[in-house]
Amino acid sequence: MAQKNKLKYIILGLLGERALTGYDIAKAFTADIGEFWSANHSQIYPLLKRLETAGLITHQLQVSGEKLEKKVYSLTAAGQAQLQDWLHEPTRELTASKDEFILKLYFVQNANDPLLPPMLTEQLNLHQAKLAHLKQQMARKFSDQASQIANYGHFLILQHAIEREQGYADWLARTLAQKNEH
Amino acid sequence: MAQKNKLKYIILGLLGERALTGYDIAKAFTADIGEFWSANHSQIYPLLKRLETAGLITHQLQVSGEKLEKKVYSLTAAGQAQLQDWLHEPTRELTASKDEFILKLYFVQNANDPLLPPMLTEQLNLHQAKLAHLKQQMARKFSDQASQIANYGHFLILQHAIEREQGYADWLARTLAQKNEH
DNA sequence: GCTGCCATGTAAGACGTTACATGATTAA
DNA sequence: TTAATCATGTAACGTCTTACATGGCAGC
Repeated sequence: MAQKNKLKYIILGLLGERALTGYDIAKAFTADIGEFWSANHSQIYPLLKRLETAGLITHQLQVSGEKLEKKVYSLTAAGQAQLQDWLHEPTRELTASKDEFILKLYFVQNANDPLLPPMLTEQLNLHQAKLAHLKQQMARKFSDQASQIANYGHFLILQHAIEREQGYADWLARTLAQKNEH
Repeated sequence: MAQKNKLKYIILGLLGERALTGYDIAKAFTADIGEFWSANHSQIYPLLKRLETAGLITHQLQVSGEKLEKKVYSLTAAGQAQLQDWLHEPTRELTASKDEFILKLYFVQNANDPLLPPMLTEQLNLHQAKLAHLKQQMARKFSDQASQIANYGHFLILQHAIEREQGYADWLARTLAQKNEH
């Protein structure tokens, strides 16, 4: 089952906040939620149909402009219930975070391999760029305490992502610095 | 293509260190490498066959005891070359680390939801347990500087995993503590 | 003798990515 | 008018998990 249909719950969770189109849901994965899960629209649209057949969500047609039809999905009572069940379930598995760079590092046997400095530098740049982006988001969305409380989950997720990236970048920088000592 | 066959390179990388059976490779994912990738034997055995057909690896039969045949795989020159190619390639994608717990948190709207403290506590326990295990590994394998240099990739991976878990646990503890202030 | 680990495989099905396909709306 | 974005879908294919299946070896 590969991952036991977590996407289903993400969709239910998003619809629990407000009614959304499939397109909106797909977009959510390019924002905050994308830090901790990913999904493409080609996975989302079929699943929305299945969830509707299962009675967990419904949709209303909404017309934009002349002809463009949107399907605006919302939770049914059954969907609401399954969402709550999921939230109340214990979460016991710590999924192994797949990280290709770390794997490469693992296979660079020699601590003095000339490949190491450019590899570390490249990753450092990537993580610093991401960190900067996340901090910007944080400043833009959660500058005041009121908004932090109003969107608590949002806020926590961003905070955690920032700390993770900061830690990653620090580790890379430290490892690089140690190489340069010699 | 889901993940563009990273497992192939992990196998090449492991065989680059020394000859291994499929069983050994599967076991590697329960050790250090499991922190950053996962794979089951049912994925590994067929891939080994495909890699051999492709000329990247070969195997020698080794008999244990009376009849038990092992296939001990090792890299060919072509496999060695592809491994090096992979290591030299830039690594540009920062894979979204899928984390079910964080997702749940995201959907707990209310900062005062009574669900939060037990959820946070449960995760804290999980991450602290993992952290303890990782530290133990570190102490056991890399107590002296010589072994750190001799197995540099190994060492870095463990160090990074420890820092990641420490950061995660700290964040959870901090978030919990803030809840208890009120 | 039995338990746990070593060792290798296949099959079914779910999950995920990339590409193919189409068309409307909005703002510069 | 044209580019970017909104909006929805399907097809093909690759990856990953779970379960099925089998048998040997080592130590207690």
